[in-house]
Amino acid sequence: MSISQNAQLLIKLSSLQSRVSKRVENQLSIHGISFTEFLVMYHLADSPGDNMRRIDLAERVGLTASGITRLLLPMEKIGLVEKESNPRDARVSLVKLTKTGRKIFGEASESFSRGADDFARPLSDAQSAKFTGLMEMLL
Amino acid sequence: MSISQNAQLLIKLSSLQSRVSKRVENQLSIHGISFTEFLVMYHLADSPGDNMRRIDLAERVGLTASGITRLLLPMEKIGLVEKESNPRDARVSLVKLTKTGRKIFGEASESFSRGADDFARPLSDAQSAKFTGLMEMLL
DNA sequence: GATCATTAGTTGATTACTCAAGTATCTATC
DNA sequence: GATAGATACTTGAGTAATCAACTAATGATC
Repeated sequence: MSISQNAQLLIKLSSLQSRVSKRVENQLSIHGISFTEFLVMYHLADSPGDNMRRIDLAERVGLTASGITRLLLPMEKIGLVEKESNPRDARVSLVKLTKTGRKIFGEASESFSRGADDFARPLSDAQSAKFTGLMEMLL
Repeated sequence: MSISQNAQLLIKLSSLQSRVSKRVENQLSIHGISFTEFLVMYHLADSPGDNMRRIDLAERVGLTASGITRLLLPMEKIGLVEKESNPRDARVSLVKLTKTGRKIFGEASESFSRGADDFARPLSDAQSAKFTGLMEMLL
């Protein structure tokens, strides 16, 4: 079947991602969080000022505003994140990692890293860096 | 934040995939099919013998057997694929592209390829091939 | 400073899956 | 050749997301 080289790239990407996410999901379940929740915590931990607007968070993790609302609800309930209001703009509701959130994220990201290293075992460090670089060109 | 190189690779992969799938989903909606449906048709078109067992299809597209059952139902209804039974094993139900299915797939895969080329524009042909190669090492 | 468009977020309804449990058939073993 | 286990699939119940429609606050313009 004649399908372009780049089309095949996208198909492989999707099948790779499907495997990765299953594996990662499994790895993170030990810590009681999903991959998406992990991503939220990663971006929060990474954020200057330690907090983010829900909508920016949504953009980062690839969800809609609505998706973020629904994802954060249980995360607030179990105390991983907390709300903060923005005095300059009453529409926005800032999200922040709690102390427990930071702790859980620390633990989870260690297992995540181990899992990632295991997954990427077939690649040398240079290949892994090359791979990351190529992806960055497309982001 | 101290997260391993490979962990970052996985995070970037997931964010790339999330963009890709939105774009592709959009591109394919013109033809009235989803990306997952496209993948099913791609693997069927690619298959020697022109048919596949549901469970192998599931494995290929990264769904469960149950997911495939539910995905194929409307595809059969609108005549993109059809069932065939296996005389040697009454448990299996083979799936096949219909003539319309092949036609729709042909059209869809042309737009898909165009979309893919557009998406991969930042990469040279060599880089795109390199990228594909690296992914294959992880599959 | 009233009006209109834009932006941030939530909510109801729907969709695309998953998992666990079921049915039917096949395979191996005694 | 009966029984036990494995395999292919389907189904009911639940979950994680989406979209469209909404509220509320902000910013821009006359």
